[in-house]
Amino acid sequence: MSYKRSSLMQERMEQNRKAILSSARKIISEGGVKDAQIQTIAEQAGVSSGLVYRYFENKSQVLIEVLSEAIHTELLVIDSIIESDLSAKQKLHKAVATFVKRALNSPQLAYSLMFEPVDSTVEHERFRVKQLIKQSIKKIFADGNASGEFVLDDLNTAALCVVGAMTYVVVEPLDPAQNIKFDQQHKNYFSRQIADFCVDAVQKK
Amino acid sequence: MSYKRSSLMQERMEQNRKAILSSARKIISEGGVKDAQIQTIAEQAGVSSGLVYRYFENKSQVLIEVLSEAIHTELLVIDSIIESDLSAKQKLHKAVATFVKRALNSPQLAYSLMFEPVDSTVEHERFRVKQLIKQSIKKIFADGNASGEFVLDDLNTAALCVVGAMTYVVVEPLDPAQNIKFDQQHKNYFSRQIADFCVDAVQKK
Amino acid sequence: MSYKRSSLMQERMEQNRKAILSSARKIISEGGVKDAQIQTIAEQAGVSSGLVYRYFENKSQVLIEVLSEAIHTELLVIDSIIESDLSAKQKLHKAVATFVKRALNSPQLAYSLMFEPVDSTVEHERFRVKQLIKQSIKKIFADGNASGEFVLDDLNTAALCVVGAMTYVVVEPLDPAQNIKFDQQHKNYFSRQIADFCVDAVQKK
Amino acid sequence: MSYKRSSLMQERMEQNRKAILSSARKIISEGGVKDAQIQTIAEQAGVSSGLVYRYFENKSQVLIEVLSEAIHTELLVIDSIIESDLSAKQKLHKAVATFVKRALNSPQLAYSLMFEPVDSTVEHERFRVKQLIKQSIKKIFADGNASGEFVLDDLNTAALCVVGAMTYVVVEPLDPAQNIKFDQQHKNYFSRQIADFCVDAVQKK
DNA sequence: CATGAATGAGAATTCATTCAT
DNA sequence: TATGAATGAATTCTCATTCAT
Repeated sequence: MSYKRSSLMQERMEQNRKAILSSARKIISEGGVKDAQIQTIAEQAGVSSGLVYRYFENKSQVLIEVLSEAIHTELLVIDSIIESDLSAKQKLHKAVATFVKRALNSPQLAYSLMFEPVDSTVEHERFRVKQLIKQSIKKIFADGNASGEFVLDDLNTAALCVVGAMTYVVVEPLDPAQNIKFDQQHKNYFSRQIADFCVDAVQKK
Repeated sequence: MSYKRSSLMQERMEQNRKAILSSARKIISEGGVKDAQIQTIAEQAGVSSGLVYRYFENKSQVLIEVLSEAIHTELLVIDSIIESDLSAKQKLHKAVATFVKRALNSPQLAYSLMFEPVDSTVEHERFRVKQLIKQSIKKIFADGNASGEFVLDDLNTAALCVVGAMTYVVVEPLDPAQNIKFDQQHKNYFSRQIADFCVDAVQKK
Repeated sequence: MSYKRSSLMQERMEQNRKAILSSARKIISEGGVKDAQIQTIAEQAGVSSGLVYRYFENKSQVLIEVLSEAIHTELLVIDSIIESDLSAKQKLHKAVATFVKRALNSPQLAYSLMFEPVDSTVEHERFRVKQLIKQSIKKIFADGNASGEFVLDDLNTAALCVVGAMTYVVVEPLDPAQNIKFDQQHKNYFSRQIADFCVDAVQKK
Repeated sequence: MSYKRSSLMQERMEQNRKAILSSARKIISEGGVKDAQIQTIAEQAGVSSGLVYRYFENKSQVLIEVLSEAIHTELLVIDSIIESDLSAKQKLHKAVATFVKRALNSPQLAYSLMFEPVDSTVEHERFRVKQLIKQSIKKIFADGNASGEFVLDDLNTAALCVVGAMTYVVVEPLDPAQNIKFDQQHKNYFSRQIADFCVDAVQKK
């Protein structure tokens, strides 16, 4: 009857919204975007499929939010590394290693984040946030150049290579035929290797 | 007396087959696997949809052939570089630069080749050929280790990084909104940068 | 507060389900399983084709339900005769006569029930229920043997013959060109004849 | 060049025709009408699919000819029994037993002959030839009535029952789940049982 | 006459989105 | 606001039949 949204209701809406996103994220983590049907998402979120359309314009908007949110999380992690006291070289190493280690725990999501094709609306937004990761890496490079640790000419391309390497290495083991399970120790070793590779590629010799 | 498959007919069939594959390749190049419907492929090839099934078991087989063929072409290029007289370092540089330069001419196809999800039959075959590219890079590394140019511990991971870098750099500019067109000169510059990155990452310091 | 499946909606759903089954039954009765396409069934039921899949797993399930339901109805009729106070001979007579009389009112359905080929899922279920009819006849035979009315050696084969006779006689007049219409009187006469035949075949002489 | 069909050519045509029919019969025997595609028939007959349309108006005509021919063969067998010196009772017994025994050797064909639905053209013709079998049985009944062996009122209905029994018993074991294999001895026993049933049903008591 | 490549009308099924309740 | 039943466009694959060679 009341036209004002009671704070109770606002809270409930907030919960629904989160439940939907969280459900979508879970489904994508497990089976990729292809498994993320509105019906399935709603079911797992404990709401009706129709309700999804009250919180999101359409399916693409749900995906956009999930993907951006997830990349943003990674971004925060990387940025906190950038803010730290380490040397540029150490920052790069840690950023790459951390990204890889984290991604290995949810490779399907990582794949969907970076590569799985979606309609162009989603694609566009995703591109935007992927750029942010690249920017963070560039930031590290700029610092390193300034401190004399690196002598990089084309920061952008170098950053692209790093992002490419650190994402692909996670995605490649996704082959259904292999279905490799890394133990924690191997994840550590593996992520260090990638980080070494990236650092070697850019440091002053 | 015999009307069996005149060479004229054989030729026409060959043409049809090629037309179908070529049509599929074109469509994938432009809009990705998601746009490659049998109907569309057939139309653009100038044949009926039913005819596609005379040449290919099912849709997956069409895709498999397009994708593998394309990757194999790249493979041949890389392998011819490996067979050459260059030093390992030079080989790596040329292989990466060539791959990138070529891929920039058909980035959407490159994307589909490397990342776009497809049904598991296709996925499986694609994985196989993607591995071959990695193997070729590993081969260069092994040579370089032998000659003392490189001192690589984990050839496989390093190769993964290189493949990741060289494929991602092509895919990333794929922002549908930007639709960047590199001119030839920029392509050259760009691909050289990537190659430098990769060589620097692995060479002995 | 809860909008969950109001009883009104429940009722409507029940109606839809029935409408679909009833539409399918009607179509099969008129043209056999071969005419029962999802599209046609849905149209005649006044719903969309997609809705059919909300109520039934797939087309086979629709057919299974129609066919089993119809056979089960016959089964109930026969079984109620078996439960009655009649002598075995009278039971057999009545069971056969009743089956034939009823089937003559929907011969195409009877045909589809008994003979029209369907995919193996349907086939399997149908076989099961056809067996039940045979079992009911066998039951009568066992009773008759016990009471000394019959002296049957191989109950199963005899039951097969009875089922064969009583189903075939209905199916045979199905000549599409003739499209014979029996009047009620003739149906009575005809079904009595079949029943006589079956009783004569098995009773002690 | 010659407008007269050389006898050589006539012979070849005859051979092709026979090959097509024979191939169709084989396929139907093995998998039923549903497996009898023009392509498959032609292939197995060693001719092109197009050629089938030179000998037959359309697919239905091929089926019609196969089915009629097969039923006619059975008819000849039954008629030779009718022509023999046996008593009516013996004739009936032998006719039924023979039919069942023969059909058990090719149950899928028997099924297709008697029941598998086909388009209405085929249906119509098939009806016609199935009637002929019934007529033959009626003929035996007429003889038996004349000789006093039987006292049948409605020959037609009785014949229907016999045809129904003797066809159904063959068809029923076709259940793919059972896939019963009768040995020769069991076939003999089984067919005798059916024949006994039919004789008992009609003989004077 | 003989071939078999080519056609294209179907038919089953899926799923984002809408809307009456 | 919340529900979930209902819609229907879209897509793959099949197979009788035709027709250029």
